[in-house]
Amino acid sequence: MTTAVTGREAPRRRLSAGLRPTAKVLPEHARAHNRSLVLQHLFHEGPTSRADLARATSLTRVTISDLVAVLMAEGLVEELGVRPGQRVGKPAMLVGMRTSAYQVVAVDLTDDEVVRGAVMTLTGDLVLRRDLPVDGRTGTELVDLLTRFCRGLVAAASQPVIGVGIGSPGVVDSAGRVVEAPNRRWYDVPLAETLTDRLGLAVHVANDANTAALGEFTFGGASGSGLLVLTVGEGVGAGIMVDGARVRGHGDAAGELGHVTVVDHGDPCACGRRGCLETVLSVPALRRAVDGLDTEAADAALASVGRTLGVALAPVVSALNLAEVLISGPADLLDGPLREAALETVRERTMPVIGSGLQVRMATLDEDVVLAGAAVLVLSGQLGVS
Amino acid sequence: MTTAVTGREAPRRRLSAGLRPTAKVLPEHARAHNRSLVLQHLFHEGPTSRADLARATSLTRVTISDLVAVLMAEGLVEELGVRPGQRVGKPAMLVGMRTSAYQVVAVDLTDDEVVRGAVMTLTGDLVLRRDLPVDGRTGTELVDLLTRFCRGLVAAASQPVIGVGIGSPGVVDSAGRVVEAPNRRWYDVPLAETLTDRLGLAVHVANDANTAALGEFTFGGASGSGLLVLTVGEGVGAGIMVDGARVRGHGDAAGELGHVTVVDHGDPCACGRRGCLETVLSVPALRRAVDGLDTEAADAALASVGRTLGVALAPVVSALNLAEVLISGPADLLDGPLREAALETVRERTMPVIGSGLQVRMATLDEDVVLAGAAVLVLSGQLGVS
DNA sequence: TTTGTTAGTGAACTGCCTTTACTAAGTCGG
DNA sequence: CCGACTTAGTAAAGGCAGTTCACTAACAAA
Repeated sequence: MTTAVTGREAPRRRLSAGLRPTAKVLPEHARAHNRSLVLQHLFHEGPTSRADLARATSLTRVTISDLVAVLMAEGLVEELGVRPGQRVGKPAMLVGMRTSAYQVVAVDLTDDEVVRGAVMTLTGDLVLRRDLPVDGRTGTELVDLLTRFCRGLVAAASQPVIGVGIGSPGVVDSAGRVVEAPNRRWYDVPLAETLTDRLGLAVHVANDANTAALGEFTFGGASGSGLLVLTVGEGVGAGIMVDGARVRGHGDAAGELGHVTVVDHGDPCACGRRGCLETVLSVPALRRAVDGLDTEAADAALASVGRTLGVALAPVVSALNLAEVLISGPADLLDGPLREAALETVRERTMPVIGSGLQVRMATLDEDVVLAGAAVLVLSGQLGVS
Repeated sequence: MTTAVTGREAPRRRLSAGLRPTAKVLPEHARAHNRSLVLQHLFHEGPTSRADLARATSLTRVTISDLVAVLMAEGLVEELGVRPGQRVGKPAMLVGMRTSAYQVVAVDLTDDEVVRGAVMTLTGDLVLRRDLPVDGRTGTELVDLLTRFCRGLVAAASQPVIGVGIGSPGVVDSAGRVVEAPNRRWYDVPLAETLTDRLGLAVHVANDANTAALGEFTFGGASGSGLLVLTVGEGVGAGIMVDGARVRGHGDAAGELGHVTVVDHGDPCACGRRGCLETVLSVPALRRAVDGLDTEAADAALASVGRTLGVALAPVVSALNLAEVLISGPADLLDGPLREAALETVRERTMPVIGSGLQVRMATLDEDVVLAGAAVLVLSGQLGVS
């Protein structure tokens, strides 16, 4: 049964077309990583003693002391007094993030007509919120408007701002360049770079649905090992996190679920095709569908949309073995028969291993998801925390 | 338009349920990373001078010289004489991987009745191939059989073996534990650990479809930024790579596309439900579907299955913004009307941004995909090369 | 032959984490 | 009440990994 192989042309290395973007790692990068580890722990677990930090990160107490000293010098961390409670040994001094010492600016560009912004603390708590009508501005004008808006928010912050996070519709690459956002007339706009220059602050830009997923992951307690956030508004978008990382996709366009055909020979869609998910699941479409119906009929109509959604989600849930699907949008339309029918349909159409563990629930952060996610963009980019 | 927010309960940190598995990084890990960087370059680009390695990795020539010295001492790398051709300056000494100095053992457990194995060089070239009938063995007996089989392959290798890679059906976690593989009667079997102990060699185990994806990515020249490999045999499986990484999923069950419902009220499936993709796309199902038909009718039947596949793929392709879908299996059934109909259907049902760049082609490595991928498991696990 | 260019190495230095050894400050048990 | 134990935190020295700087080696071109 053994075959000696001679002369057979075996799989030959062929240069893989894509990028293999591995970069060198220096000791100082290790340092940055470990520093983030400490901040990450303090962020999620709250005040902790140096010794406990050492145990949690498996670094030594010496190293932790050193890192904490640096973080304290930067004003990011402070001592909070000894840990209460009686135990043996020297009492532990708690250290915690100075969450109120710095702030972040978050901006949500999802809405066509209003730019929504906020100043937030490092824990994602809102300090102030500000909206600005777009008045039809697009392209360069909109960038200028956005610049002024951000300047205003930075000025309004009561503490030093460590960065600006922006959730934008459209395709956004990893450098924060908006590859295309038709409604804004943005094509290849280096938004992050431009604003970073103009504001003199770190600016992070990502797709709005992706940003929402990040927000739910960090603040909504969602499972990062397999999470899809479906944003339902004027349109339908999705952001996906798998194995703890945002899914970007080949052309940074991952999450474009709104324009998948779900109804054969369905209604025409703004994109020029027919029967897209958006034609049945967007808020306007749903309002139209239930308009004038009594409760029972409306519920049936919503359940029908839910089943359609379930059919489209089933292959995705199955392929990615998702743990959770979160729906973000008006609860009166989404959080009832629609959501339940979607879950049921996905369960029916997938293996028990896949479907039984799945949750389909409403996003917990509601209208602030994108703002929260935008804040996480900054926390993650500047502090390595998420 | 500014709102001061007081007392509003803002998004509050909630411990994210999942794992946040970030581990500390030490300088020596940086070293290991940079070492892999060198091997990676030599693996993909072939013999290279130290100076060019320095430029490619952006490490200094000093560091590269040091790393190369270590790798040479380990016998992984060798000097290959000066680079031919006239140029100014001191002639460069080429160094290359000693690809024939070590070998790897690869095993493919996809088939229910035959264990397929091979000894391969570090570049994935086949040295010898060996098959062994399973004779109905399952559970512990199968593990024992597999142990003997691997021992035999290791003994048959003509060079020292750096590790064993195994592609297994079923759900396999990141530690190489087979969570469940019903046909093998394996439930929670720590396959990698057991074999590592018994063989005294590094053993890496992963799901077979995932392994196939890895093989295509490394040896097939597929785009790692968005790749789905569909393996069509007795059953249907899928392996996905996004943003350069394998997708594992919440319960390590990513890629379970075979049991997504694609035909309402369809034929009963072995899994107990109806209309699963496997009921129309598996090799037996396809053979049945075209049996006795003339060419034209057979083509029509295959195209119909292709359209069904396209409908199921469209949401996945769209959600992940995939660049390529590779189909692995019998070309006479798959590489014709079926494949073309699938591509066309996905294009019809997704946005141009998503569909126009998509390729749907046959896997280039054919029946050896899983073996090649198993080799990559070892290369990647032991040398950091993929 | 001289000049300039490129490849490779040796020495000194810096950054980062570790081990080891110490001090500080409490509880516990006789 | 006091020594034994336990835990928190720091100081000093050592090892490892990368860098810069300075050098030698080996060629082409002028």
